[in-house]
Parts: sequence; C-alpha cells; structure tokens
Amino acid sequence: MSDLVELKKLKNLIAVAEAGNISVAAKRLYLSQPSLSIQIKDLEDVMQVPLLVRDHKGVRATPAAEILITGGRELLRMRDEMIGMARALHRVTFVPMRLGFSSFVDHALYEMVCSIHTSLFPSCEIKPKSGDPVDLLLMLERGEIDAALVTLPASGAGLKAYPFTQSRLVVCMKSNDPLAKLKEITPADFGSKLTIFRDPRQHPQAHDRLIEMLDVVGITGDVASTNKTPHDLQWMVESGTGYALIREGSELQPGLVTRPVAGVTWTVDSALIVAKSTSQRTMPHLVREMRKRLRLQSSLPQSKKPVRSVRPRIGDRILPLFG
Amino acid sequence: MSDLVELKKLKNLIAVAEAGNISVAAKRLYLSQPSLSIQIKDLEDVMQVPLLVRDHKGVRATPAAEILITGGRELLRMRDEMIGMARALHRVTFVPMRLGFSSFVDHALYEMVCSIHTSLFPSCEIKPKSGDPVDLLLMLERGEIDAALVTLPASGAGLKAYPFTQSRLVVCMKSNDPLAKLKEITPADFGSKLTIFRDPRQHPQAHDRLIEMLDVVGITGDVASTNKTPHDLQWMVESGTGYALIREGSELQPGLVTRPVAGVTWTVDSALIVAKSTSQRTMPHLVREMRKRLRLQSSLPQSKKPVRSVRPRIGDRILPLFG
DNA sequence: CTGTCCAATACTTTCTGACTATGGCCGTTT
DNA sequence: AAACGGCCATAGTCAGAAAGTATTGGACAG
Repeated sequence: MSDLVELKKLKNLIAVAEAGNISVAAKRLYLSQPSLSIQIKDLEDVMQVPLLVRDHKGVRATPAAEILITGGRELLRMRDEMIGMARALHRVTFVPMRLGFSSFVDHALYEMVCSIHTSLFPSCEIKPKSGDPVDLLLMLERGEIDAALVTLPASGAGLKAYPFTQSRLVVCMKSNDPLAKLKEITPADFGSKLTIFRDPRQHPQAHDRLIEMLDVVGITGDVASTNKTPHDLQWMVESGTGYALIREGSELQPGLVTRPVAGVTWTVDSALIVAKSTSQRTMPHLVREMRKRLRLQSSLPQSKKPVRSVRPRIGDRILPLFG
Repeated sequence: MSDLVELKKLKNLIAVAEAGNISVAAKRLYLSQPSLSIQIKDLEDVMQVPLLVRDHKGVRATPAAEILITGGRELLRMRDEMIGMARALHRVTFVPMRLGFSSFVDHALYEMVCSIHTSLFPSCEIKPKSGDPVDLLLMLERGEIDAALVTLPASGAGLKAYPFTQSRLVVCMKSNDPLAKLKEITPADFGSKLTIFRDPRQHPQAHDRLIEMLDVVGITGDVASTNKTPHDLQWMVESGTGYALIREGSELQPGLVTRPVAGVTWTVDSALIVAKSTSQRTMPHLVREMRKRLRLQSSLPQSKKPVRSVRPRIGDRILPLFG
C-alpha cells in the first residue's frame, strides 16, 4: 500500500491543503484541476481514508490528511537534506550552465529559463552570454556554451531546437505617423518604407527567411538600416528612417506605436537550442519543465514586464514562417 | 532536482545495493534488468554523482549511495509509520477481502493472490470461501464476495475477468497403463476411455466448452464419473475407471502419470473474477500487482461469446506451470 | 579463443498520468 | 426564480514515461 504513496503526491496534497482549494493549487503546481483532483482521490483510495472535506467553496484537510501533511513536509525536508549530504560527500559542484541569448529574444523568456533552472538546480550557477545567433550557434557546436535562446530558424551540426514561444510580428512606427491612425495596416501600406532591420549578419538564416516572407506579399524589403539591438532598431524608427517589424508585446520607447498587419500572420519563434552532446545534464530537465509550464497557460507568468505578446489562437491558420 | 528522486527509486537503489548485482535485484523486484539499470542511471544523472561502481561481477555502492541508502531506509520507514498513523486516526479498519476459489484452481495461484494481497495491504484480512464456480459467480453478482478464482469461461452481469495463468491439459492415467509407455498420445488413443470429469454442475460453461472441444477431435466425452474435487478425480483414475484431463503440473497421487496430447493444444485459463461494483478498493491494486508478476495480459473478451478455455497456442511458447 | 556473466544500449510496447470538455452542486446576483 | 459563477467530479483521449525484448560490449575463467 505504502508504495503507492509517493513524495510527489504528498507534495501535491500539501499544496492543496495550503491553498484550501484544488483549482488554485493546480494553477500553482502548473497542473490542471482534474489531474490534481484525481491524485487526491487516488491517495484517498489507497489509504481508504478521506483526506479532504469538500464543500462549495473549496476543501479542508481532515485530521488524517493533517498527519500526511506534517509527515510529508518532514519527508520532503529529509529528502533534500539527504541529497545534499550525498552530493557534498562527493564534493560535487555543478558545472555552471552556460546560457547564450540573443538580444532579440524576449527578456521574459530568458528570465523564465533562468528561474526554472535555478528552481530545479539551486546550486547550479548560470553563466549568461549575450551574443549574435550566428556566433551562439557556433559556440554551441564547439561546446563553449550549453544552450542558447535564439529565434528560429536555427540549425547546426548536432544541435536540437526546442521552440518555446511564438509571437506575432507587428509594424513599429512613430505615434504621429499617418498610418498610426489605422487599427490595422496592410503590407501595401508600409511596404516601401520597411527599411529598418536587424543586422543580417547576426542571423543570416532568419534574415533570409524574413526577406523571403516579405517577398510573398510583394515587399522588396529594402534593407537601409541594420541594427545590432532592438533598442537601436527602435531608435532608428524614432528618427524617422522608416518602419520596422518587431515582436508584438515588446517594450516600446516613448513616441512609438505598433500596428498589426492585416491579411497575414507573421510570427517569430523563440527556441532553446541545445547541443545534443552537451555535458550539462540539467538540460533535459530544464526543457521538460519549460514545456510543462508553457503547455498549460498560454500566457507567460507575469514578470514585472507586461508581456502582452499575443499568441495565435488554436484553429487559426498560421503562415508557416521561420519554421 | 530533489523532485526527481522518488521513494520508488530509492527503494530500488536499496535493493540493488543489497543484491550487489543489478540483474539479481531486478528479479527480486519483478523488473527487467535494463529497467533497473536505467533507473539507477537516472538517479546518477539527476544527482550528478556516481552511485555504483560497476565491475564484471556486479556493482558496489559508492559513499554517496550509502547516504541515499541509509536515508532512503529511514524515509521508507517514516512513510509507513505516517500512513499507519493517519489510518489509525480515522480508526479505519479494512473491510476484509472475501475471496472465493474453486478447488480446481491451482493452489499455488490462490496462495500467490493471498500473499500479494497481504503484502500490499498487510492489515486487510482475507476471508477465503471455497465453492463451485457457478455458486461463486452468483455470490459475486450478489456482492457476497469480492473476487473469485475460477477457470474460464466465466461470465456474469457486471463481472470482469482477469486471466492470470494458462496451463496445458494433459491426460491422466495409471502409471502401469499401456499408453503410459508413449511420450505423447493422440485423441484417438484415449478418446473412448475419457470418462472421468469434474461435476458439470460445478461449472456448466466450462463443461460445455470442454465437450465442444472434445467433439472437434471426434471424442464424445462420455461422462461416466463426475467429481467434486481434483482429488476425487485422481482417485477415480487410480481405481481404473478411465482417463481424465487435468491441468499439467498438477500434483499427482502416487501411481498416476500424465501424458500430453499430440496434435492439439488444449489449455485452461485461471482467472480472477471481480465484480465491477465491488466496494473492495484493494482489487485494482491486487490485479495490477498480479499482472506485473505474471506478465500476462488480460485482454480477453468476456462478452456473450464465452472465452474459449481451449484455444490455439499463441506463438509456440507455453507458459511454465506453477512451480 | 571461447563461453559465461553482467551491465549498457537500441528499439518497441504498454500504461500511467495529464489534458480538454462537460456535468452537477451550491451559493450569489439580477 | 432564473441565471450566473465558482468549484469539484467524471469521461474520454492522447503523449510521454516506464517497462519489456533483443542485442551488444567488456571482462574474466577455462
């Protein structure tokens, strides 16, 4: 019987009791409400003891559940302690996780990766490395970094991509631009003035794909200004050089606005690229946890930065860009 | 990280360390050797600490593993204690498990069911009830027992069958019978003298099926002697009344031998029959554990079309019989 | 060499566990 | 009252974890 009572279930029971409400606990645990309900039910089934008193406003732990909760906390504490001891004994220090990221990747995503990795492996240091995608991919192949956050497409020998987020591309313009009065604009409206791009050398694959994509709707993509950072790019827009395409939900400098593009759905994928041969064993767990959290809520957990990046709705057909 | 270290894995690690050998531990745990190897490897991966020193004669626990083993034992002990406390608090006593069995079911199977149930639910009493299959099924339908061990075919309203073992049927005869000199005998050899059967009223479905099956090979199945128990049946054979079909591997009285039947593969299934509506919550766990240990699948149709107690051999491997 | 004994790897299958969708219950609001 | 909203339970489906089978590789012992 006891073999059916695993630490994970106890942990979840504790979370439910603390929340006083299965639905809320489920959110905190990045689980669906039914999954959690069933876990509790299984526990009750195995123990043949009711653990929760349900009523219309939530649940309350029974005395038996209190025992499990108190004991469970103790067990979880002891487990952590034990693991710490075992690792200390071997004087194992985690190899730092060397994480590259392009400045064009959403900062919220970067922070999410860091926070999840740290919560999974508290004693594993993260060494961030900013860089251009083309360089990052090279460093990955050489084993100089363990993973990199870049936008797709991205490929390389022995690399594996895990796409995590998808954001719509919108046109960035000055707020006093005539087109800013429109709710949506068409490619024809802005095509000729779309002149501000990120430096093609930073990410040739993505640039080529972008040009190709513009070509489909008849825009030549006159690359008049190339920029190293999103900040530079916005600055160019502000200076009146032209329009730029940026990720929806990006933080905007004052005086700038974005408008969605009618008739097309252009999106950009951000992915974690991992070298299959990496010696950093934490990667699979990181990827798994990222997927778990992004699966459920389509909205990124609120960091201080309001990420209002709109994800395409399921069912809508999306033009396959960067894919 | 610690969330990836579950009690089950610790338990298995302990078993490996105790066995000093993954393969042996796997057998004890009713697991395959690779499954266990992988579990250990996962642990080492997550902890980033080697746990076992492998050499050609087995494995040895590293100091880090010793910590996990000692701590793991403690954790397992505490869990059991905690569960006991929680259950005691509610003064829950297990409802006894009322288990019916036919005397024609292999005693080893009966004992296995009991021992597994007891190891899963030590404090749950088992109330055995011997009886004829026809009565047992009736009692199941009425909810007077929770489960019954009988031979297939067996069906009834709201009953579910979990076949566990399959044994070949062999001809039982006196050791000084002329046919005993043969290694195998054919249906034609013994057909006319096959006169000893179990009482048809005990299990009409199975009896009908048996007669039908004999008919296929041209044996009339002249039921001259009907018997209530396997013992009586062997007694009749010994007294020279005729031949009987019995389960291969049955314990034989002195002076009797069995011979396989050439040209056909007659088998008999023993199954645990459970009322779907039973209040005995231990049943699913019992069934699961039984299946784990026997590695048999229970996807037999148990609809109106009765499960054939006789069927062509699957592949060419016949299950070893109890024992 | 060759056979044996283990553990590791590769590939396949099974089945747990998680999700979506939906229904029922019970208070609160209109 | 009826409609709504919050919450938990159930049903049905599916992906991925875990287990299995078959095979390889390595290290002795004969």
